[in-house]
Amino acid sequence: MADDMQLCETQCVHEDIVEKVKKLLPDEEAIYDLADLFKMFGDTTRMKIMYVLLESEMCVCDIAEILGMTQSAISHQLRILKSSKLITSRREGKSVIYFLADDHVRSIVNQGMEHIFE
Amino acid sequence: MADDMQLCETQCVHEDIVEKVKKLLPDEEAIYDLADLFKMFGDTTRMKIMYVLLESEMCVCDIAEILGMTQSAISHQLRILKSSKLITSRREGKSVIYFLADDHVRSIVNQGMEHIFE
DNA sequence: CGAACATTTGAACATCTGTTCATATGTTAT
DNA sequence: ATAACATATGAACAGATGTTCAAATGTTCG
Repeated sequence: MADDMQLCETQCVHEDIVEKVKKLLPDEEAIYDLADLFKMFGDTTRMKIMYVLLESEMCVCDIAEILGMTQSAISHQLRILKSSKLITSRREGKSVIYFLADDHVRSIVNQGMEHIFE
Repeated sequence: MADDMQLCETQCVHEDIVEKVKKLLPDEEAIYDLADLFKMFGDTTRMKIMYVLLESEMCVCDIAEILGMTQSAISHQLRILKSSKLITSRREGKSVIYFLADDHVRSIVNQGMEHIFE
């Protein structure tokens, strides 16, 4: 009586459902990638950055000014956002201009909004 | 020369863009709520739970079995998911059956998938 | 009521995550 | 080349987050 007490032994498990659903699940990696993507939207600072970029492309300094945060903090987050291909950048002289990579940010944010307002 | 070195003084800030975008931003609370919603999708365990529930409603014990995790860990996460109205539950005798509250989970997950596969 | 089962909950712990601070890199103009 | 500016980066620190463990709650059935 100490094997695996936490998992209900067998009583309440509905084997049919469990077996069926186990097969239908996507592989570990796909789920990992999905969670990683949504993590980007799960932080206030990054959410704000994306909202800002929905309006206009911008240099790091502008974003920092708009959000009232340090340039360093923004730069760190931009790096993270870039790594998940949500935003890209190009250099323009001394500045680096950041902008959304595609329309996915807009659609994902909109889906989220729909859930909130109801 | 020590005031706020991190925020670019005034040189690089494009006042016109900054002013315009500042006004367009949603209020702090809306952004906070949105980030909170996406946080739910940003954890592997919760993501798996939602995937499972996309296939079928289920009791806590079944989910724990499918994911190979302790019943306690699942229960904690179910509580969090419930607090953001993504899932609901009903009691059926000794069991508690969990299920998705509406179709938002499906649409949000699908939007995420679209970004990943391209 | 008491025993067995299913789920919930709280505290503790370890890990992950975001910001800060100091410094480095890269670009332009003198 | 040097100075000034814009951005990036690394280490350190603090706070948030997820799992575990132990114990509590709630439900059914004899």
